[in-house]
Amino acid sequence: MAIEVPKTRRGETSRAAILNAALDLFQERGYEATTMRSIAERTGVSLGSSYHYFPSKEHLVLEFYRHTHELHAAAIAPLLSREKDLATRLRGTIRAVVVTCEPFHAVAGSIFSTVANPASPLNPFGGIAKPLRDEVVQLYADVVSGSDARIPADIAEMLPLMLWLYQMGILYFWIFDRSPGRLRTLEVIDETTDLIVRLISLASLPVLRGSRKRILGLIKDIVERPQG
Amino acid sequence: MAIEVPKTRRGETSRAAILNAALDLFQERGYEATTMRSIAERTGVSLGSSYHYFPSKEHLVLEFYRHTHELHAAAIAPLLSREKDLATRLRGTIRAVVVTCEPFHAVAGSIFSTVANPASPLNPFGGIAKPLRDEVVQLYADVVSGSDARIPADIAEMLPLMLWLYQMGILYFWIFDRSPGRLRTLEVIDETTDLIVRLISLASLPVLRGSRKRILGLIKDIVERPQG
DNA sequence: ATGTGGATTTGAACATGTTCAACTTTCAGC
DNA sequence: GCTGAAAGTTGAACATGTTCAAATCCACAT
Repeated sequence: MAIEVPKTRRGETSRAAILNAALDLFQERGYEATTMRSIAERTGVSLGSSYHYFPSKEHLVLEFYRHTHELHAAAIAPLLSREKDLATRLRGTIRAVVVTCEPFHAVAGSIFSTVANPASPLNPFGGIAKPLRDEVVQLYADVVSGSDARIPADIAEMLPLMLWLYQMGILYFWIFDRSPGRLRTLEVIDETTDLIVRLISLASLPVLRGSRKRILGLIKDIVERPQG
Repeated sequence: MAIEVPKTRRGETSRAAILNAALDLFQERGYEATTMRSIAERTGVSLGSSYHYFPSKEHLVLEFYRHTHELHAAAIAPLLSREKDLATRLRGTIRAVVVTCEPFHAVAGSIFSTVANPASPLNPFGGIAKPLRDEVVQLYADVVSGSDARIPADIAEMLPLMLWLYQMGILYFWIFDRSPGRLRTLEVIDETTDLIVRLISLASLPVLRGSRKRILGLIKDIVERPQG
């Protein structure tokens, strides 16, 4: 059985080297084309060593996901500290997602599928990836709370999670996007982020009050009740 | 290279037998636990023969998908021919999806992930599975057009595809549902189908005119422009 | 310095999806 | 009924993710 964290300096070095080689190879050759043997070979360790630190190839994907999240968070930090307009913050954040992930576009399909697999421990809805998902959701909470928009409390409560889900949808679209410079995705982002902000303000209309309560109640119920 | 369709009577028999064994084993043991060797063994043919008719294990999933679609279509035929109320038609149709798929609940996660993989030829957005997707979308077109609801043309045009997408979301939720009798999913279906019908009627409000046009325009643009 | 116990490393072995070249069966045309 | 080409069948071989028992390394107490 693989361990979770290295206990010695040598172990730390090995783990980091294996992870590095894996991230490089994923980018160079894609997920499927990167074999566990090639990772071990590039690292300069034996095949078995990789499994000492990462229980499976899938678990390397989790680190990959964490890595891009860190890049993304760093990329948007200046925007979030300067900009106050919600639509601008949201557009910049989502644009940064696809810009950050651009080097991994070729791998993204396999990664996405791996992560979306409900049977996988990496699934963000319940496996070991939940902490990382929570971190990303928190990022969207910051996008909202750092803006000057006045969001009703019931919406504000569920909005970060919804924005995370929305981001996943954008990523899925982006994976299929073959347009030059991925312009198509950027157009869709600009239009949808603007629409989202518009819909949030429309949600305060009295005619929509009933549906809004029902929708938010449903979401809350789904999120808060255990299992599924 | 595998062939697409048997040319002899013997070939037809073999193909059908292999498919049968595969569907049975998927149900009995799940997708991963069903090996190509076990399929061949149960069928009474050699390993290589399976690959003569199905280029990969994934392609067997496509047939599995087709199979459940046929069960589903048959299950809702009476409802669609008798009922006129849109909400009732929609609720019955979506409920029938999860009821039909219930025997395959344990396999569904792997199946879903396989189908959702953008790199897979089975992906409904562009691979060989597109014809089958179109068939399912058509089913939702029937659900809508056979009702007595008056749907504005711009909405009616995109609604079937949106309902197909919605159905996928419900299936994903259902995969995670561990509640007894999958009651949780049924509750969510009842609430969401009702909400959908309500939102469709709200969409005709003058205040929402602008956003509605933008949303439908965006969807149409995404669907009709080639690639992504 | 030496022994010890845990951490780390190793590589052979295994399971399984996939490929392929050789072999066998089928059947349409004579 | 014969024949040859097309269709179907076979099983060995390969690639790759994963497991595991044995070997090695290393920090530390004695």
